[in-house]
Amino acid sequence: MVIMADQTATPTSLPVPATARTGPVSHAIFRLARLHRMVAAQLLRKAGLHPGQELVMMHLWDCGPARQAELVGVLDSDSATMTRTVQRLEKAGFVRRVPDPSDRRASIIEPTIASQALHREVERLWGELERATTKGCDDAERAEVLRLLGKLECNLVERAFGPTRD
Amino acid sequence: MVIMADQTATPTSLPVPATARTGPVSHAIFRLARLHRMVAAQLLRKAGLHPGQELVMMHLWDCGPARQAELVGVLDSDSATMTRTVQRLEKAGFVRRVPDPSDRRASIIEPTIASQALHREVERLWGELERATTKGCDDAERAEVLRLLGKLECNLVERAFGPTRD
DNA sequence: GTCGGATACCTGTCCGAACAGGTATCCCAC
DNA sequence: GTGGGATACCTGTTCGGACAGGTATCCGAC
Repeated sequence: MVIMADQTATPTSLPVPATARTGPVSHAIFRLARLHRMVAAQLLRKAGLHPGQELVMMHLWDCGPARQAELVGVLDSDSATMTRTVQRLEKAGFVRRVPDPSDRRASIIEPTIASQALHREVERLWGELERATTKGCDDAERAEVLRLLGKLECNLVERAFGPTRD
Repeated sequence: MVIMADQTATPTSLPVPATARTGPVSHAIFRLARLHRMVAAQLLRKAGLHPGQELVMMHLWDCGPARQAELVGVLDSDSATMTRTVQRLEKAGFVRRVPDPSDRRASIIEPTIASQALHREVERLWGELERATTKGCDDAERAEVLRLLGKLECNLVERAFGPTRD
């Protein structure tokens, strides 16, 4: 039986037979993810942000000031990573830290006025990324992509955190 | 018209409204990729490898000794990253460096005998990752996943490297 | 009140990834 | 042969991500 999906899409480089043979879907996820991240980085770069930082800013713009721990929870990030990301965003002038009056351990992170221009830019870039990614997909195909990615994600969540979670 | 795919799969954390609204597919890719990488790291960890290192080893096992530059090309990696990855693999004893007799600039990287045990282990883990990822998918769905991921990848390749490439 | 565990945050370390810049070598044109 | 550009590799830096460990603060049980 011949599998015709053998070289379905390997535009980036050579097929890397070993990985593609042992795990075609894993390999596809890996390549798509890397490319997606690369394009996102390329776009965000123009706005002066590194990948990951925009997620923090988008939550702050969307939901207003938040504690660092809340950002960690919402973005499912790491406490240490968030500490340094916020420090860099603060140094870049996009974010301000205010001590939480009700909890002296915590800081409130809030977007600065100066970050509002960035907000519009990031929204634009994010839309551009989405459009570039799903170019040539109609609504049905887009929905199918979301369904399948969601299914794979569920599988991995189960594998990562065990069958009993939530 | 109500889109029922709204909370198709957000098992990891809260929905992160801002990013999900502006770029649902991008958001899905991002989340799936992170989870996939996380599970892969978790599996590879048991074999004593970090994510990325297994790709180098798999190519060496599959195609035999290779120059560093070849590894960079095949894995579409970075020269600097490859330098340090190979150094760490060498320090871990999985790889050996031999000077290229025909080009004194180059080194030949070859898997050590000791790495053969790792080979079997990595194949096993990679298969386990693939099975976990595509659990509950029949062949048709698996093919559809590959088709859609390939399509998105093509879109991004075009966006990243311009319409004229290859 | 105070003791102890949980929580919020920080720091150090190591990894891959990307970029800039450096050095040794190769190789083709002249 | 020799000059100059390409190539192969290394180093430094910065970023996100993960992990271990530390400190200050909070809060509930006693």
